[in-house]
Amino acid sequence: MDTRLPPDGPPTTVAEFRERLAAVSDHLPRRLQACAVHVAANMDRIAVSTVAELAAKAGVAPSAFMRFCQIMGFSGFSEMQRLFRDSYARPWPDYTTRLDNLKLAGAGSASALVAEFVEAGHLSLEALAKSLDETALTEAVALLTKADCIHVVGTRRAFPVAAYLAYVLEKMSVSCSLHDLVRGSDNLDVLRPGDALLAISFAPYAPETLALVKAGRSAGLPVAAITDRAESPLARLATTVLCVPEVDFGAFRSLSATWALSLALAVAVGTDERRSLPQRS
Amino acid sequence: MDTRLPPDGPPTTVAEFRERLAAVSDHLPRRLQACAVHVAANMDRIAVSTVAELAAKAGVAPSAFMRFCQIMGFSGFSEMQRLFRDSYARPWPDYTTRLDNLKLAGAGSASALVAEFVEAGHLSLEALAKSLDETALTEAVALLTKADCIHVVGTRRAFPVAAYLAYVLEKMSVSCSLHDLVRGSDNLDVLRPGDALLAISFAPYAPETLALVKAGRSAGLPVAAITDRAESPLARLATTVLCVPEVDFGAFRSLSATWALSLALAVAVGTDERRSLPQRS
DNA sequence: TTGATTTTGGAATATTTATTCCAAATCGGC
DNA sequence: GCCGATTTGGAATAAATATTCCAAAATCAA
Repeated sequence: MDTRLPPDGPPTTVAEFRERLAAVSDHLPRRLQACAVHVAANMDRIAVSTVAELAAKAGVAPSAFMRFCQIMGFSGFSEMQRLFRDSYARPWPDYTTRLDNLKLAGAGSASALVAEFVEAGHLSLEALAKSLDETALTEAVALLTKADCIHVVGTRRAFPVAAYLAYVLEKMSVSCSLHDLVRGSDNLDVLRPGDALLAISFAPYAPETLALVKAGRSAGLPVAAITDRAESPLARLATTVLCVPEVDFGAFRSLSATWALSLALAVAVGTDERRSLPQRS
Repeated sequence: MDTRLPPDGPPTTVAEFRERLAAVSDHLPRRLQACAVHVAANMDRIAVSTVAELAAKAGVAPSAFMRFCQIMGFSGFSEMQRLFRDSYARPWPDYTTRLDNLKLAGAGSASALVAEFVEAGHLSLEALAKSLDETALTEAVALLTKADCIHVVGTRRAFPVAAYLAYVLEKMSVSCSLHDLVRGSDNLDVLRPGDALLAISFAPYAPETLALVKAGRSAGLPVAAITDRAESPLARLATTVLCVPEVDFGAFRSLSATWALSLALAVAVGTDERRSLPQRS
């Protein structure tokens, strides 16, 4: 093949490496393609593997893998590996081991539980970063920014989220109201044209929340929803849906990702400069 | 050389490795000691280095390092390295890049904010795992388990945490009451002998929370506290203190770590056998 | 000090691992 | 189906790396 652009040199950072990988990944013979795919999916193992291992797992001959390294701009595998070994700085001298130790304290012990929730939290955050729908997020921010008043609603385990959202929004001088459906201190009269709803609900979806959202919709208000699945009842009712893939530990939800997303949403709305412009639907 | 205890085999996990390292670190000749010290401080580099490199950085001859590996129970360096290479799991595939991309969306954009909060969350969780005081945690669980009724108290940004704690505890049939100081729907009469307090407060510490805790103490009730610094006003009043090193982004707190710790605490209390039946779906 | 014992460094060797090279296989246009 | 170009796998080679060994240095006990 015509490996043109013997481009000014090998990638010097992992980011560059990725770019190049993407740039080259198409129009590549079968075996080389296999290398590319496997490397993309297992980039982290490069630092700790041999050509033979990598080639085997990619299902190609070592020499093929070797060629792949050269196509990526390196003189050979060793040079490529050096890149990954150098940029290999991990926070786990203590950390991972510490988690292991905590867990070792015995299943069911409080320390072990903390370790489990910490892990669930990490996974959730990771999943959030991976699956975040930026378009939906932007829409949600726009929608809430335009609102005269944001009605925050959430019950049961979504209630703390709603409460914190309301707290943060208020702190940022965004007018909003927290609907506390549990206490019933709520009526629908407060929903006015120009307002917007921000609803949070997870399975099993609380009927009270859904009811309020329905009311909002039929009053013509836009609804931003934070929920757990794109097909949830809440999602069907909402104008814009933000999905949070929360990882459970046992029956308990870590909510870390929900927290991160919610805060970001609130801060984005609170700091948006367009916040006084007209233009409402 | 007296390498006694050719102990039943090489370490098979990083945790075992640490134990053994500690066990052997004293009474070791100078150069071997140097190896031990350097390895302890750079455990993560073992997976990606050669004997020569490691030996050089430790300031010893390669052969000395070799001996050190054997004293650790391995047949040689390669076997030791294999342990670290294998136990190197990946928090890394396309995740980091994804975060970078989100941030790239532009400072201040909602996506970038999500990325920031996700990172703050990760850091917080990590810090929690590192700094968790297991003794205090055990004490707190014991203290709360013995209580007839747990009074959960927290205001402002601690309120969502308090609310969720109360929710989870209730779900697990632990009798508790959420003190909603903001609404003032609270009086001190409900504190009875045999009860316990669970207080959450972060800087700047809400006077209402502190006041309630003081009242509890003078009524002789034990107090478990979740707070941000060991020297916080709340910490001084509490029987047992749990510190959560939360990482802020801007003026906003991610609360991920608080969440993990709180949940673990609640679940530990709820499933403790000294109480009535645990219930998890 | 002296001599027995342990520790050390470096040179010699064994092993693993990367890299090259070429003949066979595959592909694509005709 | 044939020919030229490209791609592939495996054997041969080169390089790096681990490992062993031993004589010299250091240590310690008398």
